[in-house]
Amino acid sequence: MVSIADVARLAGVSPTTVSHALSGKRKVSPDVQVRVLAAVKELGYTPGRSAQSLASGRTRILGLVVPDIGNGYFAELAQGVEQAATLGGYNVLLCTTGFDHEREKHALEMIRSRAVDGVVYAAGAPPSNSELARLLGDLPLVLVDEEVPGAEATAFVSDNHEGGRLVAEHLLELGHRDVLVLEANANLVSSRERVRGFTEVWTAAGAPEPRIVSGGFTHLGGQSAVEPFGEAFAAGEFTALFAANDLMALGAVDHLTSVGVDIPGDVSVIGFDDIIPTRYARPRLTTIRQDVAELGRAAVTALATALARNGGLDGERHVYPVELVVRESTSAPRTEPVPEEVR
Amino acid sequence: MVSIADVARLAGVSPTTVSHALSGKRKVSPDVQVRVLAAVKELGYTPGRSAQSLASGRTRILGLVVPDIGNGYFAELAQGVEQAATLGGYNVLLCTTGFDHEREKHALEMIRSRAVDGVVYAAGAPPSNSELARLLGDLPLVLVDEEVPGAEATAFVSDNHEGGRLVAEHLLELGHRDVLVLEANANLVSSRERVRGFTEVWTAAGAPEPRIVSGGFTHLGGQSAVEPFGEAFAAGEFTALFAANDLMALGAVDHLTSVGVDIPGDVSVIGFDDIIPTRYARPRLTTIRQDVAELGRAAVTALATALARNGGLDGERHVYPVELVVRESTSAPRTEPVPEEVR
DNA sequence: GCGCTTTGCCAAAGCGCTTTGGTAAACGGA
DNA sequence: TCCGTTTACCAAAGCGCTTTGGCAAAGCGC
Repeated sequence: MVSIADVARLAGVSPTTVSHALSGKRKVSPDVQVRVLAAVKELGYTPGRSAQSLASGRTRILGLVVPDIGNGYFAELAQGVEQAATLGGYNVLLCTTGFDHEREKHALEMIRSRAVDGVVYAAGAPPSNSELARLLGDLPLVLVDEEVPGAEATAFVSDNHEGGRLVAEHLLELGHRDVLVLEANANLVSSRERVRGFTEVWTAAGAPEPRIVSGGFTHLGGQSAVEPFGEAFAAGEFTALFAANDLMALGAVDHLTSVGVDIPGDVSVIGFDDIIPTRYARPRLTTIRQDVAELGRAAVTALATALARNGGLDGERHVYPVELVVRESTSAPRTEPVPEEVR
Repeated sequence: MVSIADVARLAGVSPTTVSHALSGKRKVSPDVQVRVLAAVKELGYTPGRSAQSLASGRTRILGLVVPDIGNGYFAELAQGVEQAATLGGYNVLLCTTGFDHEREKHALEMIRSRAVDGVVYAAGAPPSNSELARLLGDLPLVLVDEEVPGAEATAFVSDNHEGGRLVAEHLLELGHRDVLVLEANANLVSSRERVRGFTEVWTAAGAPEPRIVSGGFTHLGGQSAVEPFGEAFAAGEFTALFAANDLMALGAVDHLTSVGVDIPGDVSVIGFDDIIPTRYARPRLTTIRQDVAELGRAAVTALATALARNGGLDGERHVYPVELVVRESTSAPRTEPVPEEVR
């Protein structure tokens, strides 16, 4: 390996000077600058990051913690993170947790020992606030996509509450009144907010209290969550279904169409997230779009800025806008009763 | 930060002994072992990786180079890589290249300076063989998904050739004879192999030479590639379409259905890869499944094994089986001419 | 009980960089 | 011209670990 000493020798200066010439922390004469650069080039020198890290205490690596990188949603997030990180001169260390608390802890321990400069945490609800602090020390941390209820942590989240409201408005506008809501498990703030926004508008409009069931945020969960309601849907007891994410929506659609329920003829379905498959599903899924790559980018930018000026994060909740995307899975409910022969 | 010296002090031994106790490189007495472990626990000590790396010359980090982590295909690959890496005690550093040669070089330079222990390269065709070697030195490298033509590099790839054959057999069996083939640009070995396998079987069966056009491996590329053939499809000049990946297939389906071509009624469409959206598309896409996560896992395992026994990679091409998945986008061609009024 | 090997520990030398304090030489104001 | 200041460089001390050689003490065969 070619070291800074080699460069120094070739340039006829001390390693110190080479370091200064390259980092710019102290001025060197133009003459020396040129000689150092030439030597660097000639030898193909790249500073060894391990040594830099050890000496400076900084790694220029950001840790990214997600539940599952195979999941398109988090993959998109990772894309934003990686992009912004590269721009800021950072590299990204990937950790996955599979929604498992043990693995979350493990990931955080690893991140600490790696002396990563900062963490983008997007693995659902973090273990707990105090736990996070204990594991991470004062390592800069940014929460993305999900937040800790009463925490003072910096977070970048979509406007889930507003998204829920948009869903309700859309469905109300179409004339729906009887709706089934699929939420994730109740301790995900994002899901709760979506449902809260929805219910707020829904009940304010005088529509009947929505029926809420849990679907675990997965495709399979969506499928099984609607299973018990097959007859209810066929009987027209519900004319609409709001799933708090697209995966559940898609799962629900799969099950419903398989038992002969027509979408959106018999029931309108609306999801949340606007993941890629919604565009390929038939009918194309109406949903709420959130720009998760942008969330990732913003998080990293905040982290990089804080690191650059050696200050802390702002500790605020940054809320990003969402948008209703009307596609084909929602329509006005049937006004006449369902004809006998169709049932 | 709590250092090895702190542990040593608390345990009443030297740092050397702590190091040995923890690494197991030399034996320590059971008594000391216990005391060290207790001290580690009490202080919450985790060895600083930067220092370990500098001293040992190993980082226990594997570099993963992909074109775009937002792409579900590579996300799945990354999942396999991350999983196997964690299992082997490695972390994954993520680099994306966006199919850009400059960024590829940049990624490799970065990887070298980071003193990563090994590289999983899945960013399409690498710059070139000699270039790779120059940038990486003798850093262990494994190619995944795509290979360099005449290279001696270790590679983990799907059986693209066999996949192409399976496509041809399937289409032939259904009774098709006139087919349009969408390949990527010609310098991707994977695409070439798929088409080669296909053509081999196709012509051997005495069917007319397939028409081959390029679609760039993207959704948009698939759309625009079939555009000039709208009339030809409507006129029944082609009864089948083989796209060398699902993205192109999905794009083609989008365009064709938008101009009134029925799938699979008018034309059968078959893709390659079995990415997630194929399951949501309507009609569900018939395709060739490859287990890309497994490819990633295998690559990392090979890398980890080689690193563990301090030997090199085997330099071989490891080929993984593929599988035909028949869904709804392929069927027998119409036997009668298309009725006038349908056109 | 003697020499031999083995066992268990420690001292010290790095790994390749950053960073600080020091010091000559060049500069500048009066 | 003299002295204070700036400029441009270097020496040396780490950063926190691993690794090697050395060295007592213990174990062993005879």
